[in-house]
Amino acid sequence: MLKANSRVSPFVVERLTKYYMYLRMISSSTTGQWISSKEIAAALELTSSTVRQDISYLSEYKGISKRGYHINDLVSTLEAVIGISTPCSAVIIGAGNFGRALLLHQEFRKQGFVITSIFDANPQLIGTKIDDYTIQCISELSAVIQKQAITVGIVAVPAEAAQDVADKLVTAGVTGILNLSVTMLHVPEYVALVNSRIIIDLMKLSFQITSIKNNGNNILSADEGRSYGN
Amino acid sequence: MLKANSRVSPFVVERLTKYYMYLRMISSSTTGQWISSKEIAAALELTSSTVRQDISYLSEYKGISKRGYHINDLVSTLEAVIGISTPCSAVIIGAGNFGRALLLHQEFRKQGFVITSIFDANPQLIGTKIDDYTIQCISELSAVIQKQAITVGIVAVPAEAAQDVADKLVTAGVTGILNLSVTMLHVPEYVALVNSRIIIDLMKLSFQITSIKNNGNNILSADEGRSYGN
DNA sequence: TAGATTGTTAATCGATTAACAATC
DNA sequence: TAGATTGTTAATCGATTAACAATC
Repeated sequence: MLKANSRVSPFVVERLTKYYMYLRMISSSTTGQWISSKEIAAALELTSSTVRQDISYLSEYKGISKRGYHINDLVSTLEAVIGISTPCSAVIIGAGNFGRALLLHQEFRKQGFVITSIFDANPQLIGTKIDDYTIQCISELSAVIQKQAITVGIVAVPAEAAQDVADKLVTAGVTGILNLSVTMLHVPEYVALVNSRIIIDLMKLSFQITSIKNNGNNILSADEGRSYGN
Repeated sequence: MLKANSRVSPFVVERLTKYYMYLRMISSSTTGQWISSKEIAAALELTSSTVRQDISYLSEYKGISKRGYHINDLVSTLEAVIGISTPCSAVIIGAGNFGRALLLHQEFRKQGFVITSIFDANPQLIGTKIDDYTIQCISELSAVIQKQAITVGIVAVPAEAAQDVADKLVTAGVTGILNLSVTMLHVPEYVALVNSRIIIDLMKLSFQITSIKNNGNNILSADEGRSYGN
């Protein structure tokens, strides 16, 4: 799906996912079927060069001179490359506020992540229900992962417990981990790891606010860190 | 607090916040008072050069040859630069699962973000309670922000409504916005904006999983995107 | 003192952008 | 056909790293 032996940078990966989100968003509303690199770039505050180069990583996809990219085709190509098309099963570890919110978050299922179970270590929570889910004891984690062939673990436990949970997940055989805890997790390189820490983002916000206050303007050069992504 | 007229890149900002999180974590447990750039680098999977150069942006702080950095001093310096030391008041717009989870998330208060109110547009929700908070109607947003001198808005509404909410926040006078919706928000440059979209992160995870499956290894070069940050 | 570690300058590396021939 | 837009190569820009004199 990606050009043979091309190793893409995390920057490219991030942008490709944004193209996907953006194109899917406009594909429902827009009248035209085609979009140019220039238009995508304008919407996402990038240059058209960057957009064209990113899209050129997709080996099975070509734009057409003068017309641009066929929106629906590009969406399906990105869907395949990102792997949205094959739904994968996930479990959440940690039934705190975050874990609960994610469990109930509709968007996850839409993106192809089916959450099958939620675990916690707190005996008081085990056996209680959230929606249709019964909170299970973390001691059952490995067994459930193996029996149900779960591929993704979402780590929503306090920092102290996070590495331990990650080790259990890896041993049980997940292929990806979404880390919501504020720790650095160490996992073998054959396991995908993405860190998503809202606390870090809060601090970045705080930093920007502080520097705007002190300098009268945003210390971040140009519009970086302020656009669609950051 | 930062060296005069130095514009730091978003990369530096991100790492500075990580140094802060890491040092605060170890400051409670560690026995020694000092830490070297080499040790910080090892913990966060960076080079010591990067760490030293980042820290050198902090005008009021100097390390000491042969000893390194005084942990507590560095923590307080970073606290001041990031602006953690001055708590700021925030409101949440959107009382869906995400909004609720954030409202109840203890860590926010610890980081100096005091959430004073939560808003929603859905008439059925308005007036109902979450913990001690009563969900308010979004039509009251501007008045509340101005009366209570709120400085941060946390946007947790669906994509379609996000820009509208952001405009209201800006007009009402917030200085920072944390965007949790999957849209690109446009705000004037004197307003700090950080995007924190778990859906994008989920897709990055999906992408990595897919490429590990296809290539037998992680397509992301080296350990990038897999460490403390990404 | 000797040696470890800093702060900073210069070199390297890699991401982004400009440019342009190919083409629909 | 003329002109818009692609895919790709080469140039630029900026982030990271190496190197090292200063120093505790």
